[in-house]
Amino acid sequence: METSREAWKLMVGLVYPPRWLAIARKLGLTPPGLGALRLLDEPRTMGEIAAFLHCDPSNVTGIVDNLEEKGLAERRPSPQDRRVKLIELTAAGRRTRGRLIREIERPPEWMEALSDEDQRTLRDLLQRAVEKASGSANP
Amino acid sequence: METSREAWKLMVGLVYPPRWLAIARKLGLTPPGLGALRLLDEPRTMGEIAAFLHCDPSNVTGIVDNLEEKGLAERRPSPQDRRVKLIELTAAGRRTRGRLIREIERPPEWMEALSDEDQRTLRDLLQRAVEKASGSANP
DNA sequence: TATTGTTATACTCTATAACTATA
DNA sequence: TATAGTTATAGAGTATAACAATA
Repeated sequence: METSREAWKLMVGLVYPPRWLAIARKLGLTPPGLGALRLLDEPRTMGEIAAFLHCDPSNVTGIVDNLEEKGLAERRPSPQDRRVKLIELTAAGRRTRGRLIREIERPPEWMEALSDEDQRTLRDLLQRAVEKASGSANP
Repeated sequence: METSREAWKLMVGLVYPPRWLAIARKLGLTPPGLGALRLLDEPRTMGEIAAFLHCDPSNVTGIVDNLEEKGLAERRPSPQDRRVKLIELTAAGRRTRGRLIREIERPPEWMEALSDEDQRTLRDLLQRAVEKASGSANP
């Protein structure tokens, strides 16, 4: 088999299924709620959240309702344009977001188990790959 | 930042979003339909399909109905146990499945763009990772 | 009685369209 | 008139429970 096909097969097996489904469940969030929380490093409008989640703005109403019910976020009207609502995390929301980011960014066990040299090799190689990918489409 | 965290971040960026959503759309299949077709290298029962898709058996009825309507698969009763139905691909189904497998297994452009040496390095390194991962849980 | 697959039904997630309140 | 967000509603995808055929 071609080397690249073998490598791709191995990679897919190591990355799927995605961990963020389990993380969302653990934190009591729906997958879109998790996505929204991830974006909310600073106050964002409903429209910005919809664009980030690639979903219709009408859905964001429910998603943000849910975060508000859990005491993680609050709506407040924008001072510049009172049609716009800014969604801002509460103190509890910032704590939950911190846990979330840590969980998502934590490398899986198999990667921690690699030697330091392998980890560096992998990082550098993937860095080169990202540079090559930046030219092609990434939907 | 830790090397492994950097590597993980790069890897996630290169693998997501998953391509099989686009592949399913291109072939006119739903995501579960695509999963079922992938499994059907040989005749399978409804229950086997449900287990493979991690979904309730009641859903498989609709999924297989859909494949039948498209002329890709056919139900036939098992000779051993007439409660059981065996789902088998038609000639068209085998053709579509072939395209599907080729698409899914095809490495992304960024990987083809790597040097032969990088591809070998990556494959060998991931192979070691898989061996280390085989001990830990993989839900 | 137990099991395979189906049907009936409900719940969630998503989108479209109509509505409101601003601009 | 146009835009941000909401509500009403409908369509997928999924699950549970009751059912028919078979074991």
